[in-house]
Amino acid sequence: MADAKARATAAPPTIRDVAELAGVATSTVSRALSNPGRVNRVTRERVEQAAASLNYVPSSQARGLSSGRTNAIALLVPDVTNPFYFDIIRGTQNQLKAAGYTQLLVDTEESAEMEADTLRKMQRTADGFILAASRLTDAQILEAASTQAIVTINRSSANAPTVMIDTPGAVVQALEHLTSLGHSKICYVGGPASSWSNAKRWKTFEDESRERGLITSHVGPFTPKTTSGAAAADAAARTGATACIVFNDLLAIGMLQRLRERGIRVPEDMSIVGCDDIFGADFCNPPLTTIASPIEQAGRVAVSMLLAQLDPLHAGSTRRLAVMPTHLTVRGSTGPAPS
Amino acid sequence: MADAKARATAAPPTIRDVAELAGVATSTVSRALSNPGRVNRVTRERVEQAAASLNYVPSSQARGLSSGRTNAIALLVPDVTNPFYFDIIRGTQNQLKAAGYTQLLVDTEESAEMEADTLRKMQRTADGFILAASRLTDAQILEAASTQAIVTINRSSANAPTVMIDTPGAVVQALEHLTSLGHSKICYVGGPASSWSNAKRWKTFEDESRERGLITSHVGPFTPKTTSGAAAADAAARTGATACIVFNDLLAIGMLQRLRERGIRVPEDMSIVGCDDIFGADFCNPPLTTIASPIEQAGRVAVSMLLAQLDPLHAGSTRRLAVMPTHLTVRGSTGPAPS
DNA sequence: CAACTTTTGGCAAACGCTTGCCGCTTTGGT
DNA sequence: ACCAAAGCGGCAAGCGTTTGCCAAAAGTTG
Repeated sequence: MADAKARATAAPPTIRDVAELAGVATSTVSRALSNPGRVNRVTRERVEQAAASLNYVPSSQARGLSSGRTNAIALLVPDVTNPFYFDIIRGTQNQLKAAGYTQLLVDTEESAEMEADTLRKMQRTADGFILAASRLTDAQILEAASTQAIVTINRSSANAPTVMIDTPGAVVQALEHLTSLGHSKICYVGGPASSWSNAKRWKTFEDESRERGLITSHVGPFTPKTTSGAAAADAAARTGATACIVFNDLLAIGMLQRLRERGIRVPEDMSIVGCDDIFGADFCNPPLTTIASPIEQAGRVAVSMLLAQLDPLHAGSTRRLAVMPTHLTVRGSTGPAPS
Repeated sequence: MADAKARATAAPPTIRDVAELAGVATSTVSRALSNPGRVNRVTRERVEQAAASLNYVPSSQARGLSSGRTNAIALLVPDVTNPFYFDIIRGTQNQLKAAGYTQLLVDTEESAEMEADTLRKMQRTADGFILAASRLTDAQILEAASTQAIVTINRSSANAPTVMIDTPGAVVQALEHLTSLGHSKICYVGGPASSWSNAKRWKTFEDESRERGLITSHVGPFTPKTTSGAAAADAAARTGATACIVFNDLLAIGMLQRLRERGIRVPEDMSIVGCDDIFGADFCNPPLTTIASPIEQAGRVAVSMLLAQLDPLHAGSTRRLAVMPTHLTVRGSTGPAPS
């Protein structure tokens, strides 16, 4: 019975209740709880006991109002649906929880505008922001970073601390892997045009391929979803390439399906290399050779960098850039070039 | 340059600034912005203009303090990593955003204790809670529901409004599917012991199997992760069953891998039916026959029910239970029983 | 035109907490 | 034993909103 109807009866205890029970002033309670060392041990213990017996939980609202800090940070991702971001979400969530912060998760729907808007709307709500694969321009990032603490993931910018995933490094590995298998006509299957990391991957691909004297092609842009895989596969097949390096695993998995439908065998007729090593890359058919990276760790590092920015203690030691290592995980989707 | 170092200069405008600029009292600004109709139109427009020109964003903290509402709801999931919850997260996120609410995502790590703890700690932080696959006891839910707005997903309880996914209905479909394929020895592969929906599925399985005169077995409990699939597959194989209905797709996919390793062909030697139709179920090898449900929609419905609870306007019409339909999606992991 | 009712805007009191400042006790040094 | 310093707790002023109450202005009615 005691549900919605009966609710809203007893108001939760406030700091005042605790103070009264402990026989001290509210200021003492506040300090005892959030600044131990500022009060005598016996006092603190008395306060703690009172708080515990009342089941007291400080109001983060009130705390935020008066202290100016919210103890929350916002994580902006382009698409909560994309498994790539799930590892980031998990990583940040873990680290934030450990630091006593709350995570505010926002899906910006791949839109720069929405991202900027969120940044503005939440300026008071969050102490800082982690921008995953931001679609913002350098200027926008600069502006945002000028008023709030920001860390970007996979979107390098001189204007804010960044966690990079060293995909370029792994693109080289992938290329080496493919050439050693005898491939010489390789296609890069591109992701969203607005994606910074897509541009980066493509460029590395171009440069490195040229150096190796490979015949390259490029198709795209494609939305990074499995559903775009069909179009991507068709386009890639048309280029005559015997191997593809694909913007991300989602797209690659979609391609795998389409290629099977079309009777193009992977890896016999065409080799596919994905990127990110997301959930599913290991059990799709065939299992995907992919550029793996410690995504979850990237999330954790981002949090650390952000927290360092917030905490004056660490102000000096703030790193501006962290690069996460990557490596090629070879599975079944790559094989010798067709002779 | 204008980053961390130079930050913290200009404080964001407050309601006072807006009031001053518009030449009215702060109370009028407050009303103009959040209760239009309470002020004259020309006044409102003046205020709106002032607010816009200052780029004013109300402090949710202060608003929460004085109004008692936070405009945030918390979503508690046992494991953010589990793709099943991806869809719930997405569904709630969408619906909440549409209603102007912020989502607080919390991973309770499959722990009832952590769940209860979060509920307590966030009582002031969130206006309501959505408990996905709650591990709480009925009594705990009752207690929580008595002080805060709560909706559960896949955890029926008389003590709080619930969104159910009608898996039992689909278990029947799965059983029918399997028997029509000639299977008579079927094994239920169980999920976490503390999972309510696991218990429900198992019971339906038992009842329906008995009615059909099938030879059943049961293995488990298993952690619902792909990594537990190996153990589950081995256990299931030992029972001599020719088909398995598996607690969820994660586990089922893990089993698929293990069975392949062991040379047990799916579906020739053994048929597998999963549950949830998560991301990946369609492209694993073989594609998984599974009990599909509109999970994202379940998330949306949960939000609606919660918001109805919060908004006194809808107080009367609050539904206590919503049941989401399910259906069997047949793919490659089920086939005729071995003869 | 008087007597009302509505509409509209302002005043000021919360909301629950933090924190600068002050002053009383202890403590320690000489 | 005296004084400075350190330790500790209280006072009270905010933090940025919302909202109950009131009064002035405007509109309505007979």
